[in-house]
Amino acid sequence: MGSRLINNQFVSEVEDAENSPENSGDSPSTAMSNDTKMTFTSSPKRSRRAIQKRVVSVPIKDVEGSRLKGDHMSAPPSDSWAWRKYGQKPIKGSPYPRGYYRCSSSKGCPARKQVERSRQDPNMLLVTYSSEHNHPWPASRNHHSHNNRHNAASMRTENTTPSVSEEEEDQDQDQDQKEPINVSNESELNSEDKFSNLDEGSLINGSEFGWFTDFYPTSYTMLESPILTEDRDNTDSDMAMIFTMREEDESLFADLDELPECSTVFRRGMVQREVAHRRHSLATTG
DNA sequence: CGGTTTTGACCCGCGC
DNA sequence: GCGCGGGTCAAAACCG
Repeated sequence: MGSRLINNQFVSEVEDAENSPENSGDSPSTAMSNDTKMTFTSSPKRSRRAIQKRVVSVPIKDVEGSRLKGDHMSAPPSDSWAWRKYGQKPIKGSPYPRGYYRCSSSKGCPARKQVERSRQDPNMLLVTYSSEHNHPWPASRNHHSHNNRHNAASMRTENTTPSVSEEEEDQDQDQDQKEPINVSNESELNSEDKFSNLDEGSLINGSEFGWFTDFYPTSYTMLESPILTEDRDNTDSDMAMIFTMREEDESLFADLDELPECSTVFRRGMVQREVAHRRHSLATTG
């Protein structure tokens, strides 16, 4: 099992259907840094039907900065899908409640996510995605993502800086998923991210992020993050996730310029080299 | 007015 | 069988 850092984000795999953001708190393996940590759990107990889940931790600060209202509520990090909250429950062992969200981008969409505050790191928000969107990226989304902030009704969630942790299972289809992930800002990278857990971590392939890659329709080849390999002191600067994208994608990103946080990152450390120059050439040429 | 949030009730799986 | 914990439902409140 692995966890890898993607740009400031942690990706780890979890298996099985345990719902665990909270678990991570007291038991299994949790990892690392101050702001970005990943956790994963494997649950021996139930092996029945593993459900695919992805756990994303996002520094709550980001969220707060932008729109957190009460401290008790965790503003769900938005992935550019529209989510509607359908429940909230206190979680045993955690001082923070867990919010249940369901995709509202499409009517029958089974996609759900749970958002709760990390018990270990109140500054972190743990978002667990489960099920998959049964629809492509919502048409609405295109506008949403840009407008959503204006569209109070449909998208109140905010963009944040996620650490992504992926859980897998026997489910073989990832492809349905399109999870707009918001990679975002820098604020959270402290100078000491000790990602001791990231063993295999440095090479990230789009394939492992079905949801991610799907989200961004084409191919993202995430290359490695030096963070693991060398000085993470620079964290901020060396977060290097490099996407390889095509022009179509770029247009997508061009769009993203409007998306504050997303764009931030993409332009920031990671894409910088690869993409940046591409965009550049694109810009200059076309 | 339509869609979202809130919140208590309800349901269900699991362990004892 | 019972209690517990977690996930979902649904009605009312809320908001732009």
